[in-house]
Amino acid sequence: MDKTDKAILKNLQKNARMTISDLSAAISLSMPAASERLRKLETSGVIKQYTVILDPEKINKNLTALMFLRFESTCKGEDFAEYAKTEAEINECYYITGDFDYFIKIVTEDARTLKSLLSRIKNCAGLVKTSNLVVLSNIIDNVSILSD
Amino acid sequence: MDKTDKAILKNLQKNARMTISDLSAAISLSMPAASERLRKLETSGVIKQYTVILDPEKINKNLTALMFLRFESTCKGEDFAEYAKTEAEINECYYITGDFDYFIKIVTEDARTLKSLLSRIKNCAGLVKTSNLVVLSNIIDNVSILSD
DNA sequence: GGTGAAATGAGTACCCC
DNA sequence: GGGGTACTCATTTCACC
Repeated sequence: MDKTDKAILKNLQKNARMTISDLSAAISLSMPAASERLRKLETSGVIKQYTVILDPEKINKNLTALMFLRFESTCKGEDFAEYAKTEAEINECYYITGDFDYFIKIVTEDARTLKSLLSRIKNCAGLVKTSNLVVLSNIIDNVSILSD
Repeated sequence: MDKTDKAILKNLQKNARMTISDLSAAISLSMPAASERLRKLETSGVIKQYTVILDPEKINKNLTALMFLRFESTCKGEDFAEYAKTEAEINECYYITGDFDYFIKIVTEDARTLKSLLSRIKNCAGLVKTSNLVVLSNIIDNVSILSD
């Protein structure tokens, strides 16, 4: 992971579908050299996935909500983590420090679909407390974690 | 945005670097037809960006933190939104309902770099209250918002 | 939306430093 | 060991049906 590898990753963060020939030009390397470095970044697991960022509003996902959950101390909700993975509208889920156990981010269509999801979540065994809030405006939603 | 367009998006969510020839086979369409649909999804803004998901640990981003911020009611912190965009380690920022004004997600190296960022954030004009927590385990971190 | 030809891009083998 | 060059094969794009 030297400076050239980082340059490759930064270029692909901006446009993962760029061609090897454009990429190699951007990092001032020959095509085979760039291709070989990219292959190594993929096989070593530095690159987990190539994906596409969609405009939520254009696919009818107009409501983002955040939620904290606390479970009984006897069952710290390991089951919840498994359940959360089955809900396509739960896009982020973290086990956290503090008063609650889990934090989730929900991206859904509208209040009706949110209500439906919340009622499913509140059926989870051992759930003792939740806290909800709604996103009014999306300032930053960045998947690029590599900066300099 | 018919069923075929959604099939294109779902395929690209899984692998944004897949070739047009593979994509066209996956959706049972000819190559030029698939290419033309993809071009329209790009120009219409449904597809905002193609990007790469990196393994945070492999690029020394071992610490994720969440933070809530409240600003003085006179200045509701519009400046903060602008400032947040300049901090590469602030990967998500939402203007929210409830007791606080903003919610941010920070992905950083370690406690030292987090401390450094927090001290910069706490310099923001009008900031009256913050609440922090640290992520212990990343259960779901999904950028794919299109489900069915 | 499908078919075929021209152009562009990717991968392999080999050479150099 | 890592990078450049030339050649071959795959892929994409354009004109046309």
